[in-house]
Amino acid sequence: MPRTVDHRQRRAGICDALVRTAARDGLHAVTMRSVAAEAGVSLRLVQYYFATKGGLMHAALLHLEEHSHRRWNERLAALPSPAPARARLHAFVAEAVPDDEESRVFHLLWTSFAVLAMTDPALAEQPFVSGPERLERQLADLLEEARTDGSLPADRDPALEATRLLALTHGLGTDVLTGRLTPDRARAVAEYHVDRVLDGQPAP
Amino acid sequence: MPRTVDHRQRRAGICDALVRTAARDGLHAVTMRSVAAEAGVSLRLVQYYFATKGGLMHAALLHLEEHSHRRWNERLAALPSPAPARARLHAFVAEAVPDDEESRVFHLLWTSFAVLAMTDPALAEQPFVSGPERLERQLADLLEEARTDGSLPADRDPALEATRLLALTHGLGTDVLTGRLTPDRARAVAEYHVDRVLDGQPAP
DNA sequence: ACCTTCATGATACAGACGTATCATGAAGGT
DNA sequence: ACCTTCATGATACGTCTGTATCATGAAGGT
Repeated sequence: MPRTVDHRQRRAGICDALVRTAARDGLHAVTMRSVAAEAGVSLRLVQYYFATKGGLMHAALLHLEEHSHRRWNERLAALPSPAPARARLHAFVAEAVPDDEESRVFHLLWTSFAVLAMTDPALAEQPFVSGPERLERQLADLLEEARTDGSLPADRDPALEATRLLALTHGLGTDVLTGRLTPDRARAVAEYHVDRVLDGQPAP
Repeated sequence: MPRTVDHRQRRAGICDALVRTAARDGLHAVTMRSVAAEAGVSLRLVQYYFATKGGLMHAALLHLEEHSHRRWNERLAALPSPAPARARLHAFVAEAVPDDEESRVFHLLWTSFAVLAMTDPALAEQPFVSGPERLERQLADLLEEARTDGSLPADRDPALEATRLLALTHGLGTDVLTGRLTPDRARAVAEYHVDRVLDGQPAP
């Protein structure tokens, strides 16, 4: 057998290049050639590791989602253990608001793909749906746990609250990326929301 | 002077064609030629009425926003007058959740443009920012009014609640269009949210 | 030493796109 | 009747895109 390179690593490098390109110029600016240039390889190599553009996109999306999932778990692990549900919900908010470049990129890409999925049924089967759904289940579990330990009022519906929180953070993320909101303002709104959900409001 | 057609009407017709095309195939499928075909005119005519593609996009966006604004006001006008703030907030929720084709199209296009604006500073000056900001002010006014008449607890911040409500509905809209949520479910979440905001929650 | 297989380069091809150019009906002022 | 101006058609140009093809180092098994 002739010389063999690490395909996994090559593919990851190219996926990273795609993500950087899309983050800088938008997903519409992602072409085989622009990705190749960003990765510092020839067009042929991108073709070699990803036969088709669709395959490249798909792989990059998985790459991105895995990356984000790892980041979220690292943030959870960084919390003093055992962390109360409230702390973990605030960690979620901190992770969900695009303040640093990495989460900004993630939100941009995710929304870009989501928009494509709105008119492409084939794309709608991809992780835009499975990724957030897993996250939503995690949030629902977290809220269920909060209800058990008493920090969430008993009459709340964890599943509905999870859906609401996720939709809110998605909306806030979009507002931040379009420049309508500062990250600080978005974080303030999201944290206010979490506190309202957990504590309810004092009766008049 | 030779025969003269109604330029305003022609332009509106072409903008409608763009909107239909984008609604069916996505904004990335909008080309001078596809819009011309959808409008049933020649490519030259699209060029004639909109010198550049950027101009066409811009005009279509204004067209869309005006359309949506009119729709929202019509819905408000259809309410028995004087409608209490709560009723108008629920009307907003009903309008914001993409259930019929028209609001589905609006949400899709708005999000598509918002995604483009995330990497194009020139686009970010367009009505993605001014449109929602006007809406947010309207909502804030509505909530201020609700606070005055007592349906919103006095310790709530109308501006923050407006931001929160708007972000939530945007997020829910996206979830509906990607098929993650049914319109009914999204509406339920949004109405639950409005009720929570207005009434607070009973003390434990 | 050689041959097979992996990895990469160079280049070509067909189509679509935005834009520009040239031409031509059509209608009203003079 | 004619001529200017508006409105529209046909078509061409250059560029970019995804994909395909042909060629060639490089390395290990035999």
